[in-house]
Amino acid sequence: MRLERSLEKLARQAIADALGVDAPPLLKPANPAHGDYQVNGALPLAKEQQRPPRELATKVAERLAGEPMLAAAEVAGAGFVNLRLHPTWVAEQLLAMARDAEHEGVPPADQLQRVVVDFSGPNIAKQMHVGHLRSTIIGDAICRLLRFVGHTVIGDNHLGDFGTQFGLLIVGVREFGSEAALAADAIEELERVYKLATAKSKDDPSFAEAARLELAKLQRGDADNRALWQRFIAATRVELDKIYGRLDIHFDAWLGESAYETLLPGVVKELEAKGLARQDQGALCVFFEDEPELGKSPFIVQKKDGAFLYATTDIATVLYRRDHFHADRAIYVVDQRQSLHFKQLFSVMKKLGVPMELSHVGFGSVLGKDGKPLKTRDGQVIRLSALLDEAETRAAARMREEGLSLDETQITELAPIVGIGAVKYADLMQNRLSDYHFDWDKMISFKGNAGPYLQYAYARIQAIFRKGEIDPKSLASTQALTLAHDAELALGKQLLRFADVVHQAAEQSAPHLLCDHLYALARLFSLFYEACPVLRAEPAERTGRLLLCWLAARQMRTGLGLLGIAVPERM
RNA sequence: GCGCCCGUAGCUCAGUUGGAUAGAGCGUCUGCCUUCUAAGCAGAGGGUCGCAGGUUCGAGUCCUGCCGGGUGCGCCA
Repeated sequence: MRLERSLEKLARQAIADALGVDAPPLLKPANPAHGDYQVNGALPLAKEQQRPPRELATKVAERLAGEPMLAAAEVAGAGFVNLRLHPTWVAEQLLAMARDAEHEGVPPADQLQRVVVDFSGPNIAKQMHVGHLRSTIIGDAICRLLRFVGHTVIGDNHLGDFGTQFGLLIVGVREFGSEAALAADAIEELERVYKLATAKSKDDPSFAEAARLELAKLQRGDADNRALWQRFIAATRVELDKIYGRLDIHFDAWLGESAYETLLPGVVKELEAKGLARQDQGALCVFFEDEPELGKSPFIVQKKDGAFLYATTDIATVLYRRDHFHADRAIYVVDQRQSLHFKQLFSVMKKLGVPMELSHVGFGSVLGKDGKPLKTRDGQVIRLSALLDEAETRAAARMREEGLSLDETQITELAPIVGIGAVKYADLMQNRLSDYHFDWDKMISFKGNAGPYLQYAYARIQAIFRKGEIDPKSLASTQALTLAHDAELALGKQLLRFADVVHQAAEQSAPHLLCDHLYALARLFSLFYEACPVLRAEPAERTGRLLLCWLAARQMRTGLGLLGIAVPERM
């Protein structure tokens, strides 16, 4: 049940009945000091109806009084109508939520779509590094959110597997490569070779030319080059699978740039045929004269030497997603700095008459404590595998330090859940557009608004069930619930907001909204935990409190699950 | 030069698309474990929302202009 929708409908009807107009109720969650929600719709009507705003608000409030959902509807301030949910109604909704094992009270979206989510996108023959962190984590969360509200999601890993670097790699391997090193640690070796090859190509034009020729051969399907390239891919894939396994991230498709290679000439032909692209300084370009916000720079789809670019591939990719996946929408989880590229791409697709909804879900950079892009001490890019190792090591160290009743076996089991959960939560908790200051000390301090705090809230609840020898599943059929204590009511109301928050987060590709909700839930649970004994409560109260515990735990597990974060049974 | 983004507490960030007295976390200070996990809870302190105008019942939020920072812009992806 989407609480805000129900209230909005109610308020709209009240305005229509009381004031005779169909006007937006302007419902907002209220400052808790004032109420649960507020209806502000009377304010803008005052001028129109030439009446004092408080008079109009009073009429609306009178209409709302006595609604079973509400305990109070009161006029305040300039003409706000403050609503307070009725505890009995809240309890009824919670009982219904308890019975909904599959969706936990979250209804599906109104319009179900087929959505391709393009995220992560690492390069072949290279290690994944911090630069891939945000796209990978945010993209995965978006997939999970969209799926949960009923969309059909195709998570697609658009690998960088066909760029100009492969010419260099091919000549490089032949010139500098060691078969033994390639067998032992392929990516290590390929990165070494790539560095040497780039350096050499800079001061040896014939080497650079050779690389260009090998790339051309590869793209024509030359058997030797193709085989070598396949090896690069296979070796990289092994490493990628390890990382994604640790992150618990899975893709529905692995369609790299190479998948679209054969489509590129057709794309260029179509652009020319429709008069969208023209030659300029030897290259084939699309211009956007009528769209000043796209700047004066062209979208280059073919170089003067005839080669295609990522712009060309991206156009082909959209067409493929339309034709092959029958996608209604594509979401690109890519660094915000590429926004111009996507604006241009989307404009081209519009000009081509492709009706798909295209969204660039951008995000800010990962910065170090110094405010500059995150690097190792000696200025190297940080590998994702090393970053995840460190997260686990630090989490384990912190757990030992804390002196909890955990033995080494348990700490070893918990370290990945807690460490990687902390990394993911830290990334997801802020508005994705702002730059993200990566700070181990903060992340692993485990205080306040951090992943482990939420996991801890969950583990505490599980401890109650263990201690009381209660099977949580038996609570789903609880018949009665009274929310007599303030802390119970506050917790109950928070639980009911879940559907609103999940839908908002999914619609806006904004996982941080869900983080906020879960943090507030954990806080309210802690409050309840302090104020309301559960196992020691009187039988009448005990059942209801157990139900609240169970609902809170389940929502925490599901909510964190939507963020790709696991929960521990104890910690 | 042109475009986009940002500027909110000492630090890191929210701010539900224009609603009431701008909120969290960290850090600082003060309390709370013989009671379901203290990785917790309660309380205190901390603000010219970069600056100046404008729009209106109402502006951190919208418009204009400055100041300061970031980022992108023809043959890489």
